[in-house]
Amino acid sequence: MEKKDILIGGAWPYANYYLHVGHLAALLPGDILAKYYRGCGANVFYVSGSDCHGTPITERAKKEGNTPESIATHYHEEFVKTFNNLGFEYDLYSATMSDYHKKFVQEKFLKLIDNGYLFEKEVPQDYCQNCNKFLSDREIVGTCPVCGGKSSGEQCDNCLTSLNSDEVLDKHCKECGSSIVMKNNKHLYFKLTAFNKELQQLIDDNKDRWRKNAVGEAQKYLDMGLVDRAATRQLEWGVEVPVEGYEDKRVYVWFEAVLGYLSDTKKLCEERGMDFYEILSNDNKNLRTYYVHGKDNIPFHTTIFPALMLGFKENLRLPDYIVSSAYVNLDNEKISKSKGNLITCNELLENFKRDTLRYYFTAFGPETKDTNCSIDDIIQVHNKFLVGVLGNFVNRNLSFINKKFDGVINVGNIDEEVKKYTKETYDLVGDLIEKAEFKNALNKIIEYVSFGNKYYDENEPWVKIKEDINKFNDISYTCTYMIANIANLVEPFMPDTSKNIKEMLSLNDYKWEEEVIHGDIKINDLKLLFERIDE
RNA sequence: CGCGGGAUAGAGCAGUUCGGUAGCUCGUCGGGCUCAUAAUCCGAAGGUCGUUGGUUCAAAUCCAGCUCCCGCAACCA
Repeated sequence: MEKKDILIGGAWPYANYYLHVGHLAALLPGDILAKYYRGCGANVFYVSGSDCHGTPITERAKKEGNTPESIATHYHEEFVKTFNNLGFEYDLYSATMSDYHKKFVQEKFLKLIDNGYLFEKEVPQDYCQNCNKFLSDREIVGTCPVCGGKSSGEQCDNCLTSLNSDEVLDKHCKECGSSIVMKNNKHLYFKLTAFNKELQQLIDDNKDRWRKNAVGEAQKYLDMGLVDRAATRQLEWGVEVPVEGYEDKRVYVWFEAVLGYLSDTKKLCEERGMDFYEILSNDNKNLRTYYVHGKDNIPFHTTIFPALMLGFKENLRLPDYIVSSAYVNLDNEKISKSKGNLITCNELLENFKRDTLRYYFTAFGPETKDTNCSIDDIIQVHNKFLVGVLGNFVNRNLSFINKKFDGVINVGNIDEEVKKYTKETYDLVGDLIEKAEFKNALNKIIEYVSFGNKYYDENEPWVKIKEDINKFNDISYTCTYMIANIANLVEPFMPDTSKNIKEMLSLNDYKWEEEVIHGDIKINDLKLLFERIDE
């Protein structure tokens, strides 16, 4: 079989605050996919990066007397650290402010112009004559038409109604307080409407592969009727528009951020001596592409990103799998920075091992609908499944051997039924992972481990050791075989656990295939995989 | 009547494609084991499947209406 090419695009977190539980839950599936496919020997491009541009960072910089670049750099570095601490292994984690990315985006932007998909349009926009500049909605203060309270250009501070800037009354410049006039401003618009047919085809073709919420959302946008969207913004911080007369504008963040998947992959291809356009070609039968993000990102990945690729006319593969998670709630409340109930990944990592978090957010994560999460939940799940089921199966076996045989597992016959079940488990779990059904996949693994505990109980090795030593060795060796295979099966989900088991038993490096053990095995340094957490 | 997703034991969920005895995990209760981190194994109790109506021999599942929750309808990402 030819080697598979797998592109996994993890969503690009926005660099103006730390990574939180929601990011973890939404992005974790990408890392699981990457680890799994690497175990299968595929050519994996697991890419992501920090989304550094846009209005919020610019605003914040202004407020703090800082530069956007320094804020973005700070959080980008934090993201890299946190992802490492969570055990994420990107093939490339870059940033949209990198030169490589900017150049790539500009090149594609020009291509869209050449192909006739970007056109200039004059639109009236809020303008401050005193500051001598166009204002974004956030740079406006006015009166809310609903409650009469003080409002910004996008949302009323008082009644929280979402507003369009043209609805807001008595508008003034936030910075200097002057009243605002409307003035025509030119922007480049992307001809989304040109791709209606192809986008419909894309949805129809991928109904079974995209998550249900992605299919629904994408269909919704088509049914509502696509509209051409502005591809430029009045802004100083972003990718420069490579067109004369647009020096005061930047490329709209969403248009360039999604192109990061391509710029990253292209860079990796150069490093690996591969042809980017050949690998990502729609004709590459060995290629599969996954895009992993939260449900708020759906329209950008199912509509804008594919439309951009179509606009390049480069026969690039459109998204095969859309892995769009729902949301995590905390103690039954929506996560929100202003509410202050937001838990960052760093805080989680101070309290839990990363494997615990990875297990929890896979087994109980928001795969198909919003889920509730609490610290107590995580503790319970840790104690029940990781300590009780998985840790216990390994420990009850190995510590018994340690006591009785000084850590040497004598060779025995491996139960044929167990061997069969093990091979089936690889196939079954692998298939579920490929279909992005991580909850089911992990449950099958837990089922496998539970079977181990049952097997141990029913065969009573603590009795057999006195009555029939050959039978005892068979049971022990069969269980050891299961432990060795658990180490592989669990690797995409819990890499440290896998590594710890492999070290204790001196096993081969991780691969997604049956691990066959031979001869006597000496246990090195037995330690508990998971410690019980007291509440 | 904007659009999408959801509602199933105390809690968290699967099952809905393609109707056929309501299932899993936690928790609770009872029992077994002593290899194991009060871990593990076996068993029990607990649900008119959001609501109303329809189709059918038969509906959690199909159809129609309604209620409630979440999200998207943006120059937030």
